[in-house]
Amino acid sequence: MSAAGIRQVAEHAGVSPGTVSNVLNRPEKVSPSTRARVEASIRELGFVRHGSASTLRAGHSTTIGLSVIDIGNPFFTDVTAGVEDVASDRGYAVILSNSAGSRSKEERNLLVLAEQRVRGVLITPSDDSPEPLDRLRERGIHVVLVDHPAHRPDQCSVAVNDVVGGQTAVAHLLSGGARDIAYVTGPLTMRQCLDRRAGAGRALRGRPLRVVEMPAMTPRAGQQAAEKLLSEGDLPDAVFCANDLLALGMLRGLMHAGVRVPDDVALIGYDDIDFAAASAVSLTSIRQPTYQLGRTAAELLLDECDNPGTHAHQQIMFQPELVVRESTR
Amino acid sequence: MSAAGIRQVAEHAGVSPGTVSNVLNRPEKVSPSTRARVEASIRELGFVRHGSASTLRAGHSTTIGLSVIDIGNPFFTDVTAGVEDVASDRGYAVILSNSAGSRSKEERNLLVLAEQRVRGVLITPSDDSPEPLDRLRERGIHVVLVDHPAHRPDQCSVAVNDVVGGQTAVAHLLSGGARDIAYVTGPLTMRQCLDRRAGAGRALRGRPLRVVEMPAMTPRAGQQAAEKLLSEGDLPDAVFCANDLLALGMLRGLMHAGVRVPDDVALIGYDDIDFAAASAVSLTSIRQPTYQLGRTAAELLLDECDNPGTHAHQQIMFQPELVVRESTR
DNA sequence: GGTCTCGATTGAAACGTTTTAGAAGCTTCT
DNA sequence: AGAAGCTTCTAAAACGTTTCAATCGAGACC
Repeated sequence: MSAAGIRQVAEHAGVSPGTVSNVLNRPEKVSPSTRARVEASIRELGFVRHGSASTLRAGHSTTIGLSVIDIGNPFFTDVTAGVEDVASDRGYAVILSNSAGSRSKEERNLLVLAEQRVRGVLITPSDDSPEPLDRLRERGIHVVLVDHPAHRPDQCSVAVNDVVGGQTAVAHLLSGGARDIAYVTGPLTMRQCLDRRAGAGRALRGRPLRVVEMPAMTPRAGQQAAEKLLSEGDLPDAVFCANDLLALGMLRGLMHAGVRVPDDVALIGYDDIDFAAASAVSLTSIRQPTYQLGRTAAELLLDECDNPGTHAHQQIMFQPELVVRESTR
Repeated sequence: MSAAGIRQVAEHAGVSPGTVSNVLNRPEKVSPSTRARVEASIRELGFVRHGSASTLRAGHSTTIGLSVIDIGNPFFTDVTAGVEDVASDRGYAVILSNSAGSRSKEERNLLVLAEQRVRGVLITPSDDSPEPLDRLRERGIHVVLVDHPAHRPDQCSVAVNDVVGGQTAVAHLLSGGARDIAYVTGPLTMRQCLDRRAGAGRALRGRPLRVVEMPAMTPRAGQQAAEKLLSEGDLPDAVFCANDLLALGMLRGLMHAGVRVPDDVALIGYDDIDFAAASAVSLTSIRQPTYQLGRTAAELLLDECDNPGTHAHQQIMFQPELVVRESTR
C-alpha cells in the first residue's frame, strides 16, 4: 500500500509541496537544479499523481468520453481507434460508452460521464434531440458530434455526407441497369438512415423505392430482411443496404436461398468495412474516412478543451467514395 | 455554470451535507421521509455527484480499466461489449486502452489508469512479464487477466484453452487428409500464438510443422503470409492461421493467385468472428466464448472490488469448439 | 422520574492536489 | 545605501465529498 503522495516527494526532495506541483504542471517556473532533484525523488518513490485530487482542485479532468451507437460495428471500432490514438498522444484517457442504439442507455451513460467530470464528450447521438447535450454543455463539458452534422454554429461536428453517399450508391445501381431497387435500412429515426434514403430518392428522381426497415443494423437483421424479401416472392433487381453489416447478412440470406449475386440481384453496402472485400461475393460499398473521422473529432475536442480562447467551432463534412466490387458487376 | 453541490442540496432540503451523502451512499440509514425530501431536492437542483471528490475522499473510484491488444479485432470488440454490459449494469465506467501489441504503449496506458485511480484493471497482457501488474497491485488496484491464464493462485483470470484449440484445429486438418501443414502466426512472444502452436504440435505427434511468423495479426499480414508461401513455390496441403483476421487475409491472398480453397489448400482460422461465416469461402474456425469471456472477467473483477472479504480468486478456463465450414470441406 | 437504548441526524475533520499571495534572496539601478 | 524588480520558493486556503464521533429525541424499562 504505497501512499507516496506529493507531500512525501516534497519532504524527500527538501522542498515544499507547492514546488513539486510546479514541477509537475509548470516545469519552466522552477529552477533546473531543484527540478532535477524533485524529478529524482518522484522516480525514487514511484510517485503517481492522484488524478481525482488533481481534478477536484483544478476543476477539470484529463479524461474524455466517447459514446458510440454500436461498438460491435467495425465502423465505430475504427472511429474509436482514431480517437484513442489522439487522446493517448495528448495524455488524455478515454471512457468508452456504448449506447447500443437505446436512448435511455445513452442518457445513463452520459450521466456517468458527467459524474466523472470528463473534460469533453465525443458522441454519435442515437437521435436528434439536443437536450441531453445541452445539459452537458451547461456543466462546462465540451461536446463534439461524431458522424452527425451539427445543427448549430456554436458547436463542432465531424460527419460524412450521407445524402451524397446514398445518391452515389443508387446512381451506381441504376447505371448497372437496375430499375426495381430496395433500400434495407435500420430504424428511420436514425439520421444516417434517413439521409441515405434521401440521397437514394434524389438519384431516383421520383421513381419508387421499396423500403425495408429493420430494428437493428446487424448481419442477423440483414439476413431477416433477405427472408422477408424472398417471402414476398417478387425480388428487386438490386438492394442498397444502409450499412455493410446489413449487406453481409443480406448476402448470406440470398445465397442461402440460391439467389445469385450480382446476376439475379445486385447488392451494395455502406461503410466499406475491412470485411466487405473478403466476403463470399466481395461487396461494393460506400467508403467513409472512418479512422480519420475519429482522429479529427478528437483533435477538435481537445483543441476546444486546451485552447478555449482561440478555438473556432467547425462543422467538418467529409465526402464518401464509391468502391466497386463483385456484388454489382 | 451550475454548481449544484451536495451543500446546496442539503440547504435546499433543510438537512446537513452528511445526510445527503447518506441518502446517496447508504439510503437505508436515513428515514424514509427525509430521504424523499432529499431526493426531491436532488432532482430539482439537477445535482450530479462530483466523482473526483467522492473518489478522493472515499479512497477508491467507480471506474475500471480495460487494456486490450487490438481494438480493431472483433474478438476484442466482443470481449469489450461483455465488459461494458456488466460494468454499466453495476454503475461502473470503463476506461478503454489499446496497447496495439506494444509493451511500451501498454505501460503508458497502465500509468494513466493508475493516475485515474481505477478500482481495477482487466487486461490481456501483451507478454508474460508480471512486474507492471504487480506494481498496480501494490497500489491496491485489482487485476484480472483476460484471455490469459494466471500463473499464480492469488489472482483471477479468464481464458480459453489454446492448446486444446490448436490441437483440435490441426487434428481436423489431419483428418481431412492434410500432411504438409503450415502454421501462420503472429509474434511468437504472444502466449496465444505459442499455445496454439503447442497444441498443433501435440496433434502432429512429432511430424513437422512449417511456421510462418508475422509481426501482426491482421488481414494485411495474412495476405503477406500468403504471398510468402506462394513465392516459396511449394504450397502446403493446409494452413492453420492463429486468428481469423490472418485467415481472411490468407484466403484473399490465395484466391488472388488462383489457388482454390479448400481443393488446393485447406484453411482453418481461430476465434470464429462473425465475419468468418460470411467470407468468400466460409471459414472453418475455432470458436471461443468471447462475449462471455468479457462478462465473466468483469464479474470476477467487480466481485473482487465490492466484496474483498469473501472474494475467492478463480482461474477460469473455457473450452474452445470446432466450427466446420467450406474452407476445409 | 430517572436511566438506558436505539435510531436519526449533525459537525467537523479529513482526502491529495492546485493555486494564490507573499516572503526571501539576488541583482540592478539611482 | 536604499529602492525596485526579478526569480524562486513557501505557507495556507481552497476544491466537494465521505466518514466518524458526538448529539439529540423518543420510547422502553425499572
